[in-house]
Amino acid sequence: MKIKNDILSCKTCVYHQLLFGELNDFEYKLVNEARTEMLFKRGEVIKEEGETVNSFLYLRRGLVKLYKTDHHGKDHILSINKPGDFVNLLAIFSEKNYQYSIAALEDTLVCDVKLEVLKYVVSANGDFSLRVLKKMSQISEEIIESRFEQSQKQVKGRIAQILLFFAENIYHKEVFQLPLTRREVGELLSITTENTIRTLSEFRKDGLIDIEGKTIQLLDKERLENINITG
Amino acid sequence: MKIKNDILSCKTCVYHQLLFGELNDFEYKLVNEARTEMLFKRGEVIKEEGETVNSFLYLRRGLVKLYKTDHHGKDHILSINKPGDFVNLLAIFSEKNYQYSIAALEDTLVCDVKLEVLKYVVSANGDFSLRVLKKMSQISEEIIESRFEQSQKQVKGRIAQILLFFAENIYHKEVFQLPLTRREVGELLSITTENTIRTLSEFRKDGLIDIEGKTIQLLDKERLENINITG
DNA sequence: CGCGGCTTTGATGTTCATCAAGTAAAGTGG
DNA sequence: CCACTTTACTTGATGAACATCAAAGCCGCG
Repeated sequence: MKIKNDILSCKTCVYHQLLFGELNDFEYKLVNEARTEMLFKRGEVIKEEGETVNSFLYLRRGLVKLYKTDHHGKDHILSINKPGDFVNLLAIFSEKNYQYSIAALEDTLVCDVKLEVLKYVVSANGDFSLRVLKKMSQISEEIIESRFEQSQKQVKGRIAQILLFFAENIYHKEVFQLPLTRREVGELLSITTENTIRTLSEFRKDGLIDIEGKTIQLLDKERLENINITG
Repeated sequence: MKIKNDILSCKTCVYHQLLFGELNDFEYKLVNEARTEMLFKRGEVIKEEGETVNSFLYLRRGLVKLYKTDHHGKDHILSINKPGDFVNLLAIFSEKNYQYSIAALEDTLVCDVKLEVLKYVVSANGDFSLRVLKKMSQISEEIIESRFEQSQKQVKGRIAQILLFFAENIYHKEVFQLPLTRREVGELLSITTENTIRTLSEFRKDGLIDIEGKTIQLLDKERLENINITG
């Protein structure tokens, strides 16, 4: 991890308005002064399960995974966060320690705001607190939705979904570098590494995708959509 | 559904302090005047997926399920809520319609507070908004945790978990009336009805539980715990 | 250059869904 | 209140989906 010294104003940040639109100059100044920018390399752990939650994190560049290790030592990925996401928003007000770990999947730039300052601003600015509440609602809706989706689907549907997710929500391209190992894909979808590989190979044989190591190209999005929907 | 006319003061409610502890007299009066008490019989739908979210609900007596229907017409239960739970808290600030339905599993008493009033109080009272945020964090932690648990377990572990859940978290007894049909248990755990029944029968044969229709008695909690943990 | 992690494929076995069929229980309308 | 219909429950047989185990090639890194 490296702390960035040439901090730009958060006002120039494309994500500024997403959350901080309601702040007045004074409040904004407080937040900005309580802010640090941190760089992480692929693979670095940003927060470890059990650490005290003492800052609000949001992602400016890169990609991170939230994950948890079970008592067999096996990891389970809870979600993938992309730039603009408020990584730990759901956790910061609970006054508990991290229930999961966070690690960088790509080289990542994270903004870290001291929690006490954020809490002060929430309690002082009613519009801001409503904004935060709304954001939290939206994040949990996504979790509920993704859980609902997963519970209906079997392996092919889940793999199709994750491929479409990366192409459409993350990279906005039909060719992309898969930022996860095959094992991590399995950890995200609750399937084994072997089955992940087999299903990807099957998709390749069926002409749905092209694979070259980590590079994946979607060849038939329509059929993938169909597999995604029908399970 | 029946609207109750003999509304007692919310101050006497055992759950009052859980959320409304920070309110001053004026704010409390506002909330109390915006409040309705509603009775639902087992099976009645309280909210239907797609309805506008215009009130905050909390459960004073009974038990409800939150569920969603997939495009095959199959229901999936997202969670079970018990007295003291803020049924739709995660949803109310998103400004979207209900993403799920809510139905009573037992005869149920629900408090319904007009949303606009709650929002006003949140924006006016900083301590109260922090309280709400904390509660939301806790609820989503539970969802994340339960999702993590489920993803590791197979059928026996899930059934053991749900039996322990009802005994320990809901009824605080080792003998209880299962408030769900076998099918609903399956809908909650993402397994088929047949498999639910088979696993329960197996537990009975193994002397873990006793079954008599809907009445279930846990005979060997230690072994059930073990099955729950080891999956 | 060799060690460990990632990837891949094949063989095998377990878990679980599906299908079928029957009994019991619970609503429903005359 | 009883015949009728529907829904819930149960068991067995079968097969599909998926995990597990095994083995080998690949690649990056110390």
